Amino acid sequence: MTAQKDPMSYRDIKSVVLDRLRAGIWGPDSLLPSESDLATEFSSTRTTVNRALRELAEEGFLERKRKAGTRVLTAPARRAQFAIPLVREEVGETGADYRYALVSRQIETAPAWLAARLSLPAGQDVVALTCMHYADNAPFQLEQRWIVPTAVPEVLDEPFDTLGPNEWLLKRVPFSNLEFSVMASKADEKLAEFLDAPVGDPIFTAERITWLEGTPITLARMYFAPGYRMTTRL
Amino acid sequence: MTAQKDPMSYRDIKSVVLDRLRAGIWGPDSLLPSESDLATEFSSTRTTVNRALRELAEEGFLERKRKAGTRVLTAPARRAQFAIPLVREEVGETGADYRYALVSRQIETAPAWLAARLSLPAGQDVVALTCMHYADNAPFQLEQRWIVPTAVPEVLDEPFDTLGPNEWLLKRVPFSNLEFSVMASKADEKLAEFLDAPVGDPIFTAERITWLEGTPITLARMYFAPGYRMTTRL
DNA sequence: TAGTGGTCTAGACCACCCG
DNA sequence: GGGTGGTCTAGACCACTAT
Repeated sequence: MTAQKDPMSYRDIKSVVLDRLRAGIWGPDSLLPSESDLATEFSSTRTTVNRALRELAEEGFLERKRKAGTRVLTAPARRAQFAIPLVREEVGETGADYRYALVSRQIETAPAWLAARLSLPAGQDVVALTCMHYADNAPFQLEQRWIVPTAVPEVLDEPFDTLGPNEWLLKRVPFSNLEFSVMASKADEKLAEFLDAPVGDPIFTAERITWLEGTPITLARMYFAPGYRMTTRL
Repeated sequence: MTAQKDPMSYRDIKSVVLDRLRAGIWGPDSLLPSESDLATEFSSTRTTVNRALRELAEEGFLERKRKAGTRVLTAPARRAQFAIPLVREEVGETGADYRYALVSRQIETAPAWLAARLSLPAGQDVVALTCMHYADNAPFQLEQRWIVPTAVPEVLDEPFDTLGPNEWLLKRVPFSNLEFSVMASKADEKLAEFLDAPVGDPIFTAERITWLEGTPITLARMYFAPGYRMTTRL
């Protein structure tokens, strides 16, 4: 019935397998045929079947173990994937005009919480920035950022008056490791003023810590204007 | 200098390429050698190089086009990947005891915003649930959920008094499409009471809409207790 | 139109790990 | 011990698209 004569691509195989999962032909926790068997059924090769199953496993549907075989996950371990775009691009995609503004820039001793968070030595100086990002001149995001000058010495000479720190840093340390978190925080007076929101309003917040080869570079907190949400479809 | 004699695995190649990106040997916006050339340099085959570069592109470092070649992205389009776990597992991983409780269950006409959101016909009945998830008996998450009975008729007979709707649904429609959003919302009196938070506190909120083959199944809003954050490392 | 990546084949060796 | 997936090879054809 479901036999296929012509060779199938790994995409075809993925979609057939997904269909069978949805239809319950291969129910939760059951074992799929081996790659070789599937290759035969699909008039394909093991390499092709392997790619299909590997991707389905990466996407959270299957679990694969040598010798044990390929098993259907009972609770598909779905993953939400969100892009971490540049603010400029994020604003640009909505068709709005992007504008950047520096609010403040100073050199200060790293506050204790920051030093602890980034494993900085006590008394370490950092460059502290506050910036605003606007979409069509409406507040879009307030950015608070601390940069460690021992990691990026040029930061001491950079005024950040026309280029945001994120884009500036990307030019110097484009391929870093990072930790990215999202949370909800509360608008204090400063946030309320800059984001044009009532004091006490919930503010969607992202925090990003960047390292290069184990050396902490920067911590950024991004506070979004009311109504912002991060969405993904899968 | 950097010549390799023994054949390298696709992992080795990935890490060498990443090193060169970090070192700026292949700077932003520059063109990498073709797959065949790299295969020669690495004493490997094009298939293996292809897998390495393909994965690096998926991870957001490179951009690949036929004929145009492989280009280094100026601003690496990093992606944050968050797991969407079952509450039970999320709580369990912290070592805490998980407990589920049904707060309310009723059948009601879909409110207008929900009907619009899920493209339901006017006057459609839905099952409306409110549930609590506890970690070591402390509030962890309040879940508000609406299920469309025309899509899952058995829902009308399910009391949901011992098993949460998410796990219940997973057994029936495990392989669905979904839209997942996160945002910040504000604790009203009900939320404050159940999550043991002050009224007006910012509440990290996730919303999940599920379809099966284009048919809307359910919408869920998950309100997390204060202090919750979603984190990922890359 | 020529060069690049996208994909498939047919075969091989190996690491892992269940029974 | 033996079967499974993980990976690599060497070669091929094709689709796309920059020039």
